[in-house]
Amino acid sequence: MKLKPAVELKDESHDETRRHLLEAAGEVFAEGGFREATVREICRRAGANIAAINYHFGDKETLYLDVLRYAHGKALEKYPPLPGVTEGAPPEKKLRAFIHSLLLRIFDKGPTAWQGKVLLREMIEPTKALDSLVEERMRPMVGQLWKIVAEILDCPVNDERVRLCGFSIVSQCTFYKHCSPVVSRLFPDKLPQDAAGIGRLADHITNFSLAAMKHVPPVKH
Amino acid sequence: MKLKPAVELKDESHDETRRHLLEAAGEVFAEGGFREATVREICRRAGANIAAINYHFGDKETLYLDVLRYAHGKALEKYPPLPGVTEGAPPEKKLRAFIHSLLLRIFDKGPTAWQGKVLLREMIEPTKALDSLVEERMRPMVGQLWKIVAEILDCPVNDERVRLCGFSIVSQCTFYKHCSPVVSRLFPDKLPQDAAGIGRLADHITNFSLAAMKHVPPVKH
DNA sequence: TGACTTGTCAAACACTTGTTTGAATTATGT
DNA sequence: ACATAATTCAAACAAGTGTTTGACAAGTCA
Repeated sequence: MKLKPAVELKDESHDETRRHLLEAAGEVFAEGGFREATVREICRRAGANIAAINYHFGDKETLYLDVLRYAHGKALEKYPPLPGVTEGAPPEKKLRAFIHSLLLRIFDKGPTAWQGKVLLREMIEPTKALDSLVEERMRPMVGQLWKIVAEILDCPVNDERVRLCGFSIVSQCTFYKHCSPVVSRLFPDKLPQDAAGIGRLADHITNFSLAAMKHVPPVKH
Repeated sequence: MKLKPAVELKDESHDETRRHLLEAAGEVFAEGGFREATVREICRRAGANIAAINYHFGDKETLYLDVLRYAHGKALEKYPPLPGVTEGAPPEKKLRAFIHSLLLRIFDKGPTAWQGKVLLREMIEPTKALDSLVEERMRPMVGQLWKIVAEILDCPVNDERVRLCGFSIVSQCTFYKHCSPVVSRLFPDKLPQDAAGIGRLADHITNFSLAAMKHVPPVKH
């Protein structure tokens, strides 16, 4: 008998239970968070035995960390940071593409939508998994945005205005995700429902931010 | 023996246990959410017996609802929506005051800071308590902001641009609360630390938003 | 074939949870 | 002072939790 599985599996395709557990755990963790999620519910949805989690992952906490890494990889392959924009394009076009891509990620429905919820939970209860997530996934993305903003502001990327304006741009996108319960209660039918609505929202945020950056006075220290 | 206390207490000051429970429960709920919070921990911090919650509130869920109402009242009395701004002041001044007040609420430290965390948890796990919170506390506040924005845009308050720009403004403020784990990891020393930093951030958001609203093109439907 | 590993299963274990109980204590009103 | 209500307390309860166990089946390689 063995308590921990081999660190590397010879044939990944044969290990379906593990993948089922990751997918099911992602859903359950997204719905209720780490504490509220029960191994019994996860195993039930995965069609696995109660002991499957302890066998494949050791314990519930290790499963959660693996779920975050799994979601990280899945999200990256589904949403490339800057899709289909040439290097020499004008920064305004790049900004529009960046914002639109970010909004699409936020309003993504379907089987992988739980990834966003798990990430949102990390905002109020950060675990050690957030550290690598920030470094590997978010820092490169804000780096791209910084370059675009610096180009528009016509100043070096390490200027404080770049950071402030960058946050102002990202915040307008994430708002609709982080505050959707409030937004939907304030205006039940005003959350973008389809691709067209997302496009209009991307247009507003782009226009709003471009107008701001081209007329905002320099900050004083 | 009696299971439920009188609906109205003759002398509120004599009932300290109830208040201690509300304060302690607020902290514990803020730290771990509803599920993770245990009545034993709440009672321990309140210096009360295990059975105190069931005696004073009936059950754990009723206690949570009462905690939210309690926090709601406390926050309103500590942070009036538009402090010290005369009715006839220019809309730019009102906007600056509104943003600064919102930021002060967000970055509030001290014994009442747990209120914001509980509210943030409602964003990802809305309970029935959020409904009344949105209606009683948030809708009036956004109403004030709408009027200011409409004045700046010089258009009726029910214009779609008012709603979009209003969200753009609020989002920039709430961002630093909702994404503080990410922001602090990306730039460890860039979160505003003191009143001066909050003031500078309020200046940026105000300038950014004013510049945007005065130069943003009208949206097309 | 036969020892050996890998994976699954139902059952049980040890522990924590929210809640209830009934007695003990304190406050209140006449 | 007395009787009654209000409140607190330690102990126990029933239900649910993550985890462990040991048996069992299926594959692997000598």
